[in-house]
Amino acid sequence: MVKKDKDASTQERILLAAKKVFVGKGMAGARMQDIADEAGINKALLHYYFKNKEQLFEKIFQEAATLLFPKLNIIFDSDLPLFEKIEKFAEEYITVMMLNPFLPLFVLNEITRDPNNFVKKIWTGDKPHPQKLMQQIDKEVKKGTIKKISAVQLLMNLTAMIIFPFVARPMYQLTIGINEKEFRAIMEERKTLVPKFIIDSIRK
Amino acid sequence: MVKKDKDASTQERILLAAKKVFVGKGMAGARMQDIADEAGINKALLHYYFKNKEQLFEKIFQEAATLLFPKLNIIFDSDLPLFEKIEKFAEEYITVMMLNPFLPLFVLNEITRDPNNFVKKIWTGDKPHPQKLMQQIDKEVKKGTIKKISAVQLLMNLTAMIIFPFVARPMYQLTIGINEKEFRAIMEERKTLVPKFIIDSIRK
DNA sequence: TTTTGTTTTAACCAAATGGTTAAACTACAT
DNA sequence: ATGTAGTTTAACCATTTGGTTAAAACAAAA
Repeated sequence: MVKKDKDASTQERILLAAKKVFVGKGMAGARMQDIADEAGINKALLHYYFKNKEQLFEKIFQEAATLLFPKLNIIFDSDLPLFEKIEKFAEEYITVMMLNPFLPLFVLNEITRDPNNFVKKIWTGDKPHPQKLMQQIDKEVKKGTIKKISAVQLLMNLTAMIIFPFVARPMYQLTIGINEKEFRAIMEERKTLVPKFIIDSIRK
Repeated sequence: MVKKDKDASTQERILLAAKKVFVGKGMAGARMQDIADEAGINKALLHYYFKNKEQLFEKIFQEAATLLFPKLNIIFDSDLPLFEKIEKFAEEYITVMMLNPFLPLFVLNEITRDPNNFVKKIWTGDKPHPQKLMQQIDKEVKKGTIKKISAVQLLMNLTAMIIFPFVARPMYQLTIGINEKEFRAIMEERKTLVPKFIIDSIRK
């Protein structure tokens, strides 16, 4: 059997290229030729590795979703006290997304386009389940440790403040005129700022 | 001269249909045939009213952007005290978006796909300018009226908590299992909850 | 009734696009 | 040297899609 490993295994280069093109243009806007070009190969070879666009897309999308979602549950289900859980969530999640700043919009898009397909093909059993965290919030409210707030609302506030900046980055860059470097710095600061902001708001 | 006004002026029906299809599938994913079908007409008539896809898309997109953005500046530039400004912003903005819940994702997408084209063709002079609000924040911080926080960060928190739920609705529906009606109720509550949440956090 | 703008039908065109095929070439492993 | 997997070239195919065209039907104003 013969195995060439030219550069970074053509297959790897294709996946890299496909990720870039799909994330940038979406499934509908992406062209197989774009992917081939980006990978520095030709269409024939692209199809030699991947039967068709759909299969390739699903591979990319699954990769993206598995990168974004599964770490959530580890934090959601951990036994940390509420405030620490919030801190850890922000810290870890922003770290992950700073490595893949375009993934959130990409994934949100595809979920929106076809939620059922998403559930079937991507969340095969292990979707995020914030229920434990939500119960924890309810419990703290009942104990009177924190101000009264519904768990859903608090969860929305938390996730919104963490994820949205990545989704709206170009808008922020256009309106308040921040560059790439400044954006990174801001997001770095948010790792601790967001938890503090939340805790300051709900602490009694 | 002859003017028929069958139903709701075919042109209006086309724009309605185009909005639905474009917002749902994006520029690349939308098909002229889809739009014709949705409008209950045929392709020939569609092109009788609109030269081509691009022109139609731009009309829709401009409409969407003008709906989402321009009211911002009125609030941004008003002379209200900070807390009231925050309250008004949340109230009015959530109201607008509840009437067009899919617009935010649509607009964010197109800004991301091609920021320059967006600036050229959509923001011809009157883009959102939160600068005055940001100065106001800085001033309050200096006066010591509110806790120390950078204006950008506070602005991000505010916009994120207001806009993100609309962008991520399908995700929330899948993970915490809320239906359409519940979502509306939650967003209704957020009109006052978000300002309260913020003010509780930054008030000294 | 004639005119004029609207709408349908239906065929058609050209370009883009996903995908295929076959032949030839390359480089490595045996 | 030979076989095999990887790769290129280049032509090709079928389908989709944006867009056009021409003729006829329609509806209302003049």
